[in-house]
Amino acid sequence: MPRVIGHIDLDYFYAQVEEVEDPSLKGKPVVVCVFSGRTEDSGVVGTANYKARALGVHSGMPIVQAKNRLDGSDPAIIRMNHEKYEVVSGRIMELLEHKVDVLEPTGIDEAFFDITTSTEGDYGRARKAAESIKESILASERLTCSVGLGRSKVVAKLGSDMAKPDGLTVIVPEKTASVLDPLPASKLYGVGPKTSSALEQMGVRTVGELAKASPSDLEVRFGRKLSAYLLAAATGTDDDPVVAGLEPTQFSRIVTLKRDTRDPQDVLSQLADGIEHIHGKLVASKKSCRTVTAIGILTDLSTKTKSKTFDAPVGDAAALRDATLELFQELSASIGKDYRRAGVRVSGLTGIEDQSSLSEFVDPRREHV
DNA sequence: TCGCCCTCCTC
DNA sequence: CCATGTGAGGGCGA
Repeated sequence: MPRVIGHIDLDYFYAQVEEVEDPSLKGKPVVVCVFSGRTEDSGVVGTANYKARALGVHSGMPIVQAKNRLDGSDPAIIRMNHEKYEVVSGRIMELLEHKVDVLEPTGIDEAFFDITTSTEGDYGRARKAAESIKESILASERLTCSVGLGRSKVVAKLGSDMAKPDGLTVIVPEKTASVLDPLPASKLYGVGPKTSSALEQMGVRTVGELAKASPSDLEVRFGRKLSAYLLAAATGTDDDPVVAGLEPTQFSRIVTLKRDTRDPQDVLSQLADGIEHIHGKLVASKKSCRTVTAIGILTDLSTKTKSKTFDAPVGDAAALRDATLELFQELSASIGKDYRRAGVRVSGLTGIEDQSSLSEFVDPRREHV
């Protein structure tokens, strides 16, 4: 029996949250911005509502450019407030948990879900379930969203993309090929500019063409993993399951520096809050890390990294700062150029053993130690 | 396995 | 001229 997989995407999320909080914003262009603090208006657009999009404003656009396009349209320019959106997102995810069999959040404003069991594989019932989800979110938060249903994650994601804003696309398993085949291959999840142009060079433009492409040709070009994925994605047969409760495997923080520098002490002081933030995340998730990475983004926006893996996990803030400083000393020495942005990443996360509760059980991993 | 880089995802 | 921030995963050399 084919699965019933869904993908839900909250429409222009940050801007919509702002509209709900201040209804007077409705009717004007709303642009939520990430100000980098380097100069008055440096930074980019985080997201824009549809009024602003109609005027040519979109995510990733420099704020200065957006303001120019919005000149004379009485726009609302709002500073991004990530914590506010986290709170709203958390409430919605909780609501969703009660309405689906398995929920896999994949970002602040989106999630995959599996409702195969509760619908017994019936796409009519699935449509009703999706409608109910949309109504619940509208009733409780006044937010619209877009939902796609299909037999795989890739198909569901295509569906939610086709529906937005405030839409619902149901791609029943039998119609998968006829819906997917005409679409550009670049619409597939995981097919970005690089993969897309490589496919084009092979004469593959549409999903249908990709589905019929020679597996061995694809493998030569993309390697074993990616080629297998591409073929499965194109036929809607990707079988990646929806998994609940995935824990993050890394945390990182990157800041734009007030001014370009290669001085490790200067970088460390500008990164101090970021390191503190990462430490807070480690503490909150009861984890420590084995690998610390210094990330330097140069003035040409190329990225350089230097990392170190420790034998013993690093968990305290001071050790994190020490490791970061050391890594930036080495990175700066090897590059000899200024950074525009700098960051830290911790990975190789390992759970801190909770002695009080763990001691009551036999840890099966012990047997291998 | 580690270290580094690339690609992609979202907004 | 202007270019944020977070995280997953794969390739590849050593």
